Amino acid sequence: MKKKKVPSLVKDERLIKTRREQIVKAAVELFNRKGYHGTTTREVAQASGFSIGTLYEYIGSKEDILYLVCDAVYDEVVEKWERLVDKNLVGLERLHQVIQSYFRVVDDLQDEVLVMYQESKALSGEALNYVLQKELSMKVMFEKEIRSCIEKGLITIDEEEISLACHNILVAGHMWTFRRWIIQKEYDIEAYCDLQIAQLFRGFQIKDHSFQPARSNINSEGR
Amino acid sequence: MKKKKVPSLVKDERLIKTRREQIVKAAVELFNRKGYHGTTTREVAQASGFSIGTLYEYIGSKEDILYLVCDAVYDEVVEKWERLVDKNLVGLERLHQVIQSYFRVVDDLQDEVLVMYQESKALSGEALNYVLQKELSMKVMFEKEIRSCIEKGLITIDEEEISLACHNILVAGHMWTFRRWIIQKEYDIEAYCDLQIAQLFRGFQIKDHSFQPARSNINSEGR
DNA sequence: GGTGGTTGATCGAACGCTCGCTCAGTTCCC
DNA sequence: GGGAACTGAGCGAGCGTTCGATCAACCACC
Repeated sequence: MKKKKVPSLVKDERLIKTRREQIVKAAVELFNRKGYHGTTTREVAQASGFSIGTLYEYIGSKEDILYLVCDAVYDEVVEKWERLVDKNLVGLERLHQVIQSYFRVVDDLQDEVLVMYQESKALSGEALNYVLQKELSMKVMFEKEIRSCIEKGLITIDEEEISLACHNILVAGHMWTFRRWIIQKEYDIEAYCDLQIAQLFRGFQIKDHSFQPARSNINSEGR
Repeated sequence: MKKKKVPSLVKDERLIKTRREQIVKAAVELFNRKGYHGTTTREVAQASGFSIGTLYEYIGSKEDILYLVCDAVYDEVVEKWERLVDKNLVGLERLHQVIQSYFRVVDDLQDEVLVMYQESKALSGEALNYVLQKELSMKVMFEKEIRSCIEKGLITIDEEEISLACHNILVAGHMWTFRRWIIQKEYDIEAYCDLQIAQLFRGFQIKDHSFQPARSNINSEGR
C-alpha cells in the first residue's frame, strides 16, 4: 500500500478553501451593496453558485461569512500593499511610496475595503477584536515608517501628532470608499493621493532638502 | 361663542411632536448601539415608553424612524453649532472658531453624529438624497468660511484643495465618533481639535502674521 | 350631580412573511 | 456501489405591521 488514498475523515481541505473563496467573493459584493444585515444567506448562496444547503456545508453561521470576508479582505489588502511597496526605497521616498501604495490598494479594492471598515462592527466578541486588531496593525505600519524617518533625522514631528497622522491616513483611505459619491466625483485617486500626502507632509519639518514628493504617475507595476 | 374649542379633525400636533421626539431619542441610542437593522421596532417602542401599537400611531414604518432620527440629528447639530459660533469674530479667528465649534458639537452629540453618518445609508430614495444633501450643506459652510478668508486676502490655498480641506474636517469629526474606542483613548476633544486644526492650517499660506491659533481653553459658553 | 355617548390615545394579541438554519434524500464520480 | 458533494422543502423564531378592544377625559342633557 504505497499511495493508498486515505479516505479523509475530514472533507477535502482544498475544496473547502475554494468554496469559501467563492463564498467570500460573492459576499463582498453583496455586503458592499446591501450591507451585512441587509443580505440574506440565500442571496449569498445563490451568488456563490450553489444552494443554501451547500452554503452551510462550508460555513457554520451567517456571521462566519462576515468573519471570513473581513479576514480575507484584510489579508488581501496587506498582501497587495506589500507587493506594491518598492523595497529599494529608503527614507522619505519610502514613506511617500508606502502611503501612496496604500491609497492605490484602497482604490483597487474599494468594495473590500468598504466592507472591512463598515461591516466589521456587526461581528461579535472574539471575531470583532481580531479584525479590529488587524486594522490597528495597519496603522502601526505607518507609524513604523514615520519613526524610521525621525530616527534617520529626516523629519521632525511632535510625538503626539504621530499617531494622529497615521489615523488620518487610514481614514483618508477609508473615506475614499465610504463617501465616494462626493469625493470620487471631484478627484481621481492619484490627485486625491497627491493632495492628501502633500497635506500630511506639511506637518513634518523636513530636513532632507533634496526631497521633492514626485507627482504620481503610473509607474507602479500593474495591479 | 368666543372661545368655542374647535374639535380638531387631526390629532393634536403638539402631542405628535412630543411623541416623535421621544421616539427619536430612544431610537438614536438604540441605532447607535445596535445599528438600524439590528434594532427592532418593539425595542424602539419599549425604550420610548409605550407599546408597539402606539409607536405606529406616530410613525408610518420603521424607515420613518430612521428618517426622523437623521432629520432631527442634523438640525440639532447645525443648531448647536450655530449657537457656539461667536458672531463677533471675523477672518481667521472666525474660521478657526467655526471649525472648533464643529468639533465640540460632534463631541457633544457623539451618538447622534455617528448614527447620522453610519446609518443614513439604510434610507432609500428621496429620504437618502435629502439627508445626504443636508450633510453636504455642512461641507459648504466650511467652504464659505474659507473662501471668505481668501477674498479678504488672509490666506492662499490651491483651488482644488479647498474642497478636500473641508472634506477632511468633516471626516475628522466623523472619525472622532467612528473610532472612538481608540482615538478617544489617545486624545481629549480639545487636544484632538487643536491638532487637527493645526494640521489643516499648515495647508494655508497665512498672510495675516498676527494670527496665532490659540490653544483651546474652556471659554465657550456652557453646553 | 349623575348618566350616556363620543372621542382620541393606548394597548397587545395576532397576522403574514422572511429569516437563519437543518436534514432526509438525490446526484455524481471514482 | 459507496461515499463525498449537493439539494431544497421545511422548521421555528422573530420580524414589521395591523386592528379591534380598552380606557380616561370630556361634553350635553336631564
